[in-house]
Amino acid sequence: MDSDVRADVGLGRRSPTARTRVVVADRNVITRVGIRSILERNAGMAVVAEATSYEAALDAVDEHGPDVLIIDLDLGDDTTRGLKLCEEITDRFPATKILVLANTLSEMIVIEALRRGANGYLCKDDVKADELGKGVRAVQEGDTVLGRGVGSLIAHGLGSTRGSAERLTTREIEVIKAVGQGLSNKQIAQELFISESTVKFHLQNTSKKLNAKRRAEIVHKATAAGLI
Amino acid sequence: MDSDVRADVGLGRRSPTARTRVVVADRNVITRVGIRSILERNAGMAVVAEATSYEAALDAVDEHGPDVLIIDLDLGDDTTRGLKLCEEITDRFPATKILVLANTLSEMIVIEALRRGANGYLCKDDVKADELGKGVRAVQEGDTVLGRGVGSLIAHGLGSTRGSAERLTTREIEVIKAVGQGLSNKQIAQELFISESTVKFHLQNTSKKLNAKRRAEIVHKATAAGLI
DNA sequence: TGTCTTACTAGCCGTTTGGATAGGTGTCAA
DNA sequence: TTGACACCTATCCAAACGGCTAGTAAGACA
Repeated sequence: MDSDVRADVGLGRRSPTARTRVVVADRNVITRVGIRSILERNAGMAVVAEATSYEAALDAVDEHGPDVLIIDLDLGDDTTRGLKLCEEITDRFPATKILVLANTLSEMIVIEALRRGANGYLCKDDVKADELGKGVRAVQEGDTVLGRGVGSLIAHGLGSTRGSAERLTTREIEVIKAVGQGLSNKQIAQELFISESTVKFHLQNTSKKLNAKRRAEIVHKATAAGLI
Repeated sequence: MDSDVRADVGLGRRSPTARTRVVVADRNVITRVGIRSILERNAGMAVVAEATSYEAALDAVDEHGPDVLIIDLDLGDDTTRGLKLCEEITDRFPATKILVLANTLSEMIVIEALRRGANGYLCKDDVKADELGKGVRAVQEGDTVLGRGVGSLIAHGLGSTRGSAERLTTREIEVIKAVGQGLSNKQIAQELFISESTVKFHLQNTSKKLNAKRRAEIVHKATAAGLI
């Protein structure tokens, strides 16, 4: 295993002072190198540290006090810890702005991330090289940055009186995970020490929240959103 | 929009002759830059073209005749076209080796890719920086490269007498997609102009192939595998 | 203190599903 | 021609699911 945090290896310094200092948190080397390369070559910024876990990201921000933290919410098993991290960074290091760089585009997650202090949300597959630097610069200056599609997505979500944008409770996510593993309500009930009726109830709520008609659709949406 | 194909912009040439020439096909700029950066800086290879679509990848291979094509199967809406592309490249340009660099790790897709001519299969989230260069070199020299986890995955799959490694038919995928949209068997039957019994039949087959107990699990596995 | 809201729990009843089995067609290659 | 394969249809019955209604516990707020 690589170590979780690695310090700046000093690739091509250009402007000596007042450079935007960035920490990148992503488990994927290729992405880290790509971001570093784009920001350092084209945008004249400095990637001062990289992290591949939530803890490491927190440590890195603590140690380097960067202007911007670029984070992929998908660092561990579930997205919830990434969201938690946004909260924590905002709380403990308010000077560091957070730019989420996500793999998936899910209304629910975008809204959660913004609610918990993220200053921007870009989708990896959609960003162009120059947009990354611009996005970092913009969040650094206090703007909120939403990538192509992200803005309209949440506008749409907020427009609809209710439904899709609501967050799932931990219990609901547990139930959905179990459903995705092919367990029956009875089995889920046993696993979670609740009655079968309760399992059904949770599923009904999630289908409303996710605007899904059946459990299979719930699982599909939750999987696509990276929740399970 | 960027153009689909862009020629080598000549970043840092080092060894003048006999360098491994690579074409990268991935819709994600960050990944492309990351791969280019890793291969050119650390492995002394040349990325001679980038592509962001299947057609462009084919064109680029035709035009540049690279030693290795690095491809993300997830270039378009579904993975099937990426698999088709492996077949086509192997067929028309046998001198170009194919290294699949995937987001997801699915037994079925790994096996399909190898069956259709891919020479290696690495998982983006698992590769370390040096492994990428080594992998490219290895496939170029005729080896088959399977990333961490990939090998054991398919070994496991081949070990089990039957089941998981079988490929889904187009009809089966259509049915699964519909299930993932929350349709009932009856609705699916109407949509596909077949009887409800047939829908159930297809689902029974897919659950055997995917080794899933219920439709929700089928959808989960198929979604996670990028099939729907 | 009373009222609201939210998460969680539960039972009832009709519909949908899954599993096992047993067939039918058309196509393609050995 | 004979398989092999994808695709289609059907029936039976137990099990699972979805929709509805309703109660409890905890926290927020006026």
